[in-house]
Amino acid sequence: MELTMENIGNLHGVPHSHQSDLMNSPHARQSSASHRNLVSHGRSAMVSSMASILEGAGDYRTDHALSGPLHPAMTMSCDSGMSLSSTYTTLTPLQHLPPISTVSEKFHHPHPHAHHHPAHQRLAPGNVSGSFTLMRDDRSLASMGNLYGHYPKDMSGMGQSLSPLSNGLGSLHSSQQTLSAYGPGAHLSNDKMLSSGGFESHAAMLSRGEDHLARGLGGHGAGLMSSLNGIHHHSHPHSQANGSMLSDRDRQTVVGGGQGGGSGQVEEINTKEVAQRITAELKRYSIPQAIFAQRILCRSQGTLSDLLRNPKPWSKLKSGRETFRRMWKWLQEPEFQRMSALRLAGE
DNA sequence: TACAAGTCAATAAT
DNA sequence: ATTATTGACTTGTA
Repeated sequence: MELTMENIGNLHGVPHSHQSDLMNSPHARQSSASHRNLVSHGRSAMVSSMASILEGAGDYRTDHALSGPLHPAMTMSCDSGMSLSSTYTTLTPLQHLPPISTVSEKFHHPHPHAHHHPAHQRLAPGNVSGSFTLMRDDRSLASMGNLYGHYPKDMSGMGQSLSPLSNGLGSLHSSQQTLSAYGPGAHLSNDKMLSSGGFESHAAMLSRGEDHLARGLGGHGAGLMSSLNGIHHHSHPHSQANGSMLSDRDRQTVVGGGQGGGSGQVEEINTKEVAQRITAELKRYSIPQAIFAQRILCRSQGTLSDLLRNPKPWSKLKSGRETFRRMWKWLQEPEFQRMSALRLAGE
């Protein structure tokens, strides 16, 4: 399996992600310096809150070989392109959620292997396989639980869904509602964009291929995450001017055109919606912008802040679309994955 | 060359 | 401690 995934990953991922990255990263001084650090090892420093949590959840377990390998895979977002990596196989594993009892413990996986530094880039491919493993492992789940636990704040709304255990099951059902409820989001964006509400988006994604599994599981793979998102933020009023006014052609272009193929992000993203949702999720989990920006988006805090507050309409974006795609992608992932992405990166 | 788009990093503001 | 602003800089395009 890993092989397959890897291959896939390489194929698709490389192409676009690359290009986008290239465009961005290339700043002479700044980028080079900063980038490197992050990638290579700097992470530990920045992790700060999240890291602590993570660690707290589980200390290092040197022994487990298993866990080690897994994470790394997902980790590499920045340099290597990994757009598709995440997708999904992972879902499957999710399903089996173990027994709750396990949760209490704090085992977790260690990430601490020596591996990373040198190789970050190629990690990407491995992801998939890794993810699998992860999921299966009880510990991993447990750790997640801890994570959440740390952030009680918002839990109220989603409490149940969040918890590792429950989500597997519970989420499925609930998800639907959420969706529908959320659906409204749609009104904002209107039709085609994928925004929060967008199920369609999901469908699209699924269709692409990777996520059949998910579907099988729950009916809508989306459901899982939806629970999270769905919660409440819809606060916005009205103004979604941006979203609505996109030109039509853009979307198409994006989709098909891109790169040929591969992963296909054919999506049109409602940037405003994504920005709002990201903002809400970050708050919910108390994830600082700096962490999210660096780990998930490979951008600086200031950049993220600006994007969140002043999202430009998709039609007006050029290379900046990549950043929104990453955010969107993250939103699509199941919670544990999101968390792991955060923590991994920081590892 | 001039401009626009994106981003970073430093700094200000909460 | 985090988030918001902003000036400088790189790259792609007209």
